[in-house]
Amino acid sequence: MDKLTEVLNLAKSKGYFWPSYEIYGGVSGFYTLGPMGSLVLRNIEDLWRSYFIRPNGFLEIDSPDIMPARVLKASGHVDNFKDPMAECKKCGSKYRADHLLKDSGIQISESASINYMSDLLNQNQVKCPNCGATAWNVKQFLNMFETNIGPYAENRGYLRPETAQGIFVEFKTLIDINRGRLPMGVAQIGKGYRNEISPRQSMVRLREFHMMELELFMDPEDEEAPALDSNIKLPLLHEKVIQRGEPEMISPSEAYRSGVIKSAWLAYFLEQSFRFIMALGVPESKQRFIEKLAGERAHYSAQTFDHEVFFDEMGWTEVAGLAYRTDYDLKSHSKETGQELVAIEKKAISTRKAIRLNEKEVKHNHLDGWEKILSSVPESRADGIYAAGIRLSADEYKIIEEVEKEEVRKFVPHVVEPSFGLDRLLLTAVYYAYGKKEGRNILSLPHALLEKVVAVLPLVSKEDMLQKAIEIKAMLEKSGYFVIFDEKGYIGKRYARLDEAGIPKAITIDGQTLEDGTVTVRDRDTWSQERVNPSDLLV
RNA sequence: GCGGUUGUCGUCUAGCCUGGUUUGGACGUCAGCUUCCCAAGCUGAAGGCCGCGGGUUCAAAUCCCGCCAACCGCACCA
Repeated sequence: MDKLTEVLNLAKSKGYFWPSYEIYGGVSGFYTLGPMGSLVLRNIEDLWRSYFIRPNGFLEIDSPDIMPARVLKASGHVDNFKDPMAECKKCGSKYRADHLLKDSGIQISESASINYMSDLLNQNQVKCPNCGATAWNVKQFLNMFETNIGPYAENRGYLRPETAQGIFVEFKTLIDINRGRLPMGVAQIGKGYRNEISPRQSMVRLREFHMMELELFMDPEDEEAPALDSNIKLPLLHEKVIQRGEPEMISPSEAYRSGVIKSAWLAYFLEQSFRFIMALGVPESKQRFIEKLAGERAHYSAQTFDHEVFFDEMGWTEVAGLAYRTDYDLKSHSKETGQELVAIEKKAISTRKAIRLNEKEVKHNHLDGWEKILSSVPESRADGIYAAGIRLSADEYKIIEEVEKEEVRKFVPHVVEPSFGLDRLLLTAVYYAYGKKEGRNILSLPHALLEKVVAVLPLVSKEDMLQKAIEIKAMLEKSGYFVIFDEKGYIGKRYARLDEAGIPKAITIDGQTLEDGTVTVRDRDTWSQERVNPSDLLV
């Protein structure tokens, strides 16, 4: 049995994840997360926040899964997220219509219509590879799940293929909330839906999946990205070295400086992504970034790197896509709605001196005439400042620099997007945590993914020990711990079971606990034990 | 979707080719005994109408067909 199969078996038996609808025979492309899986998933989300949201004061939102057709029409998904399928009228075989034409030596443009392709296939008597017939029916296979919004069929909706569009459509409000400041990062963690033709490889290609996306809006003329690391080396299989197949080890700052990465923010996110995946337990040597070449990029992208992790059984597997989306999305939605989706930059190009009265002082000094003074325009004379013909004392005014003329620059921000497949990350973390020690399975998940998860075990099932254990369990739960309580069977077996489930610490209540109150804490990875006071557990 | 391989308790599997009474085992699970620190020992139990549906046959886990699912290739992966 290969490692991946073992991991998938373990994931199911220990409550991490398994294929959905099994009692109905299963439906491919759907997975259910069990108690451990959903717990770890939440921790992965939090870890991600600590790398991508919190350090930069970004915003996080939660927008609907169902989108009206117009939104996805504007974003280009309705037109791009589908394939022309040619169905043989005789035997029913289905093929990509454009591929059939190309294979027959007929050139067509990217934008060829369905009817046009249908005509071409039939007029040129293109043969069905399966049965040789020449009658075709061309249809679109849309990779989005379709639904209706409300009772009218014409109110078409789609399940979102990415969370990003939910951010773009709210840009106007979001930039307002952010008081116009750029760069602005907006993140969303939620589900995406894609009606894959053939989901594969367990949790790698799903039809319904969790994703974490961040849209970073910035001024392309002045990105204001965080300082890039010049020490860390990223394995970058970029355009120039992709032929040779070996990644170049290059620091983010150097990659940006030399133009290998086209945006400073993109370089920054590659760097963060690298660290984040490492924190999930994947060593540097099992990671790489591969640049998507022009032909294989998404319709919106000017530059894309896939962040890949190596699996023995599946090879290099994409866990994140980092894309420079330029202003494509905002422009598209702007065009469709007529709304102006821009940022405004104001710059003073000239200033002048102006006199500002100190209202408080004036009132205080001129109990009678202050109203006149305040309503007049102050003027500068050779011997001082006058208002309403009265010479003002120094504390009654100040000279300031006032904007005389300012330049207002409206522009559509550019977007850099790191986008992570959460389910894949969960699989990755479990896969890399899986190992054996003395014939036992151990799931050495990073502690960050099991925050405040602990087991409490009475060493033997005696009434007083049990009572004490229940007390300690209650104390931990009060402090927000998720406690696994197991009082049955031989202690070694319980430890083994916990190791396999990935539980980092086990607290054992033994005879000595009843005497002096101390308990032992056993570590999942070292199997070493430490005797501590229960109150020390809470740090 | 195409081609190939596969589908038997939670898991791994025996049985299928060469149809024939209640599908056997191991691990795991559960219960009891035992047990003061690492899958220990003893006793017992539950759990499968053999992926689903149809057909052939006196008789189907076993042969045939369809469907579903998984795995591997191909295509697809915005």
